[in-house]
Amino acid sequence: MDQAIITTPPTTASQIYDWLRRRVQTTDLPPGARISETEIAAEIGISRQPVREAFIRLAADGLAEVKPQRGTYIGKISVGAVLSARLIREAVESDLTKMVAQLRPKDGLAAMQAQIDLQKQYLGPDDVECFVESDDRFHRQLAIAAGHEAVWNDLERLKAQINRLRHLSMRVFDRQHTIDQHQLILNALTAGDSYAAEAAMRAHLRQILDDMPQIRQAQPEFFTD
Amino acid sequence: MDQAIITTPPTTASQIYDWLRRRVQTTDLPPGARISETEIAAEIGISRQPVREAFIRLAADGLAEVKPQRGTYIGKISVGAVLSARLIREAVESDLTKMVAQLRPKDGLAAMQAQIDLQKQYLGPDDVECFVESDDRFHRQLAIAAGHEAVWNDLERLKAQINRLRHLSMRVFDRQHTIDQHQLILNALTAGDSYAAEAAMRAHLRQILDDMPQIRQAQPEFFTD
DNA sequence: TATGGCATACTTCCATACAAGTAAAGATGA
DNA sequence: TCATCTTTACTTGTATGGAAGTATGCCATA
Repeated sequence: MDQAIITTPPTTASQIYDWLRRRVQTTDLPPGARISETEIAAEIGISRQPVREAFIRLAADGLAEVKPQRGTYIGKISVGAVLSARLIREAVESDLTKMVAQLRPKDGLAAMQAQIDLQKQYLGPDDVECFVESDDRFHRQLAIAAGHEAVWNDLERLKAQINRLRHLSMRVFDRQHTIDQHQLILNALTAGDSYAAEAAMRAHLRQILDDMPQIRQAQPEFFTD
Repeated sequence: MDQAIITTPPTTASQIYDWLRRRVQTTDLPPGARISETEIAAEIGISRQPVREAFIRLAADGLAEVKPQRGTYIGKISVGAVLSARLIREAVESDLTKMVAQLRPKDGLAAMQAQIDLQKQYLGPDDVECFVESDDRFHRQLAIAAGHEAVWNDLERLKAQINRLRHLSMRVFDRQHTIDQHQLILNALTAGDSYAAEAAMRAHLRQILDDMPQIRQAQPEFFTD
């Protein structure tokens, strides 16, 4: 995939960024939490500078907010941002779905089924992380099957907001329901039923509209309008 | 719009970032150009640090590439990135178009017409910047009319890649053609013809597929695959 | 002439010191 | 007791020096 033969070792700042980003996505660093350049730097035994640059990149992703001279905070889950990211995702993935329903690439559909089968093994309470990752791969395979994997990479940037919410909801809601929706989509795709596949995809991606209010009610301090 | 009453003065780094970003978007800093922390810092009489942080933010936007110990370069226009951003935009805006065709908000449609009228005054060779801005406002008004202005803000991040290309093409191609397409979309919206409006929007957003190869042929050094 | 090794001049990266601003605790006064 | 001012500890922002790595040109050598 990546044609780069020589790989420069990642900088310290990049490693800090990756580490922090993972912790934010999994809500290990909860929304609204305060983080400090000095504190983290001391914790891992480096200077403030690389940590600071990681903060800047997190802020660029909309995952943190740097308030000059006041502090840096993990961004709360913005309901508005989730809604617009969701709308974008629905529009794009329904277009991709229609493409795949017409192409019906054998390998692509098989890869999607493989992810569904995998998801059935990740229903336990400790499998949230694995389930979410397979869920992502299912949707990535859709983009690949449509011949536009790059589109999924762009979507992932927007999905940053959604990911934390989904991570919270997957702990609570029935993952089997998600699997059923995936299967419904794939069945329609396999049958080449473009209309049904699009409808199933849109319904699937609207699920979060039902889930979000409940998650918010349970942990209102994680959210903002 | 913005509820923030107290406004902290922007940091030096932020100002450098805004300045550089504008220069990149207008191709004043051409794709592939080399930029240097030391050079820019000396040029405006500050230290390297704020410049460096501006570079990091540009890189996060996909507008620059920082190669450790080697140099920083303005990102070339990635054909793949443009294509996937375009596909996303088409999917989203065609959904928005369908929404507006059903809602037919009087004020929103009037605001869109106002932008079209404005665009007719920006056909001169020095009006590229004004035309592009009005073009953006036309599409933003569509999102507003659909009740999802936030969606347009998200799209603008992805559009960063497209903007430079459009800036190049608007100098060359007939802007009247763009205006005609806008009017075609708006007429269908006003008539409440959802199907025609969506088709017109998709056709409009596919225009770049025709333009890009010609721009690339004229200036191949600005592009990469 | 061509080639390999080396010095040199760059680049960004990281560490450190200080500056500027914020916020909260505590002292002081009524 | 309450309000107000001051101090103090904290935050991020900026400047600067040096470290690590890269690219380039020079020069010796075959």
